[in-house]
Amino acid sequence: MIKNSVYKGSLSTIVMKLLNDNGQMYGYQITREVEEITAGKLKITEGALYPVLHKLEAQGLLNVNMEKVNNRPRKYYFLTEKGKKETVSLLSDMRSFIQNMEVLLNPGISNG
Amino acid sequence: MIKNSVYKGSLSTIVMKLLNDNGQMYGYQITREVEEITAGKLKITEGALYPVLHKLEAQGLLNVNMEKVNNRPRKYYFLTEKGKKETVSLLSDMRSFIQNMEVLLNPGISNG
DNA sequence: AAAACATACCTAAGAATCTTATGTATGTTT
DNA sequence: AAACATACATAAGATTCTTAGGTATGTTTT
Repeated sequence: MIKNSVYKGSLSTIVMKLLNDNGQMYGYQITREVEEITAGKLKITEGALYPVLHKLEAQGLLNVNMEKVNNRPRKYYFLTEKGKKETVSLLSDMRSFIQNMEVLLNPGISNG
Repeated sequence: MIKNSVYKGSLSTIVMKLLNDNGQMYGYQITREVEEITAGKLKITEGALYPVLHKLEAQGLLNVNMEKVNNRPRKYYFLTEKGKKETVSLLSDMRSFIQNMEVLLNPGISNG
């Protein structure tokens, strides 16, 4: 994902947050959505995304809803109850990380 | 580094920013400093830090100044000119990443 | 003075995450 | 017909981190 990797490890969080907001999405849609939301600055590669989706499903955080649109299969993913709880936790972790980075990047400034 | 890893890939940036602000630091000091600045929330492990310091040195981004204090050796690291330029770039990338994450985490809110 | 803790360096195996490259298949546009 | 877009997928390799050690000296506690 993302050209210039300062940021490994945030892909699962991004995916789950999107599913949390949109109900259900399919893989290709996620790649388009992230690119659109960030004005092309973040690019998720499919080679990173699909394995993550499979992993999250294996962990019981996502479920799949298979559909056929225009004679092509689509796999809609959505959060399980366990996945919703995990999303809350991951978002909390991400906000903590960002706050910590703000403190490190802006020392001496009241970060609050 | 950091217990709860949403965030791989930011260790080099953190290290170089600290060296940029403090002139020179030694490894153990960096682990203490990060823990102090973030009130114990970010913990850099030595198993992660030392290989990074060696890698940055090999890339010509850091130089070393060996000293002996209390009969123990200390390796003070400091940024080269190349390292200073790279730090500017890494900090820019990190700020972009944080901004992009803000947009993703807070959709529909004017992030500016 | 022995034990425990802190300082200060280091490496190596393995796990986790991503990049790059590639593959399949269908539909749409040039 | 060729190129592009949609939609899925995997696999080799690179990078980054965790975990678990190891060495050595100085300081504090028992």
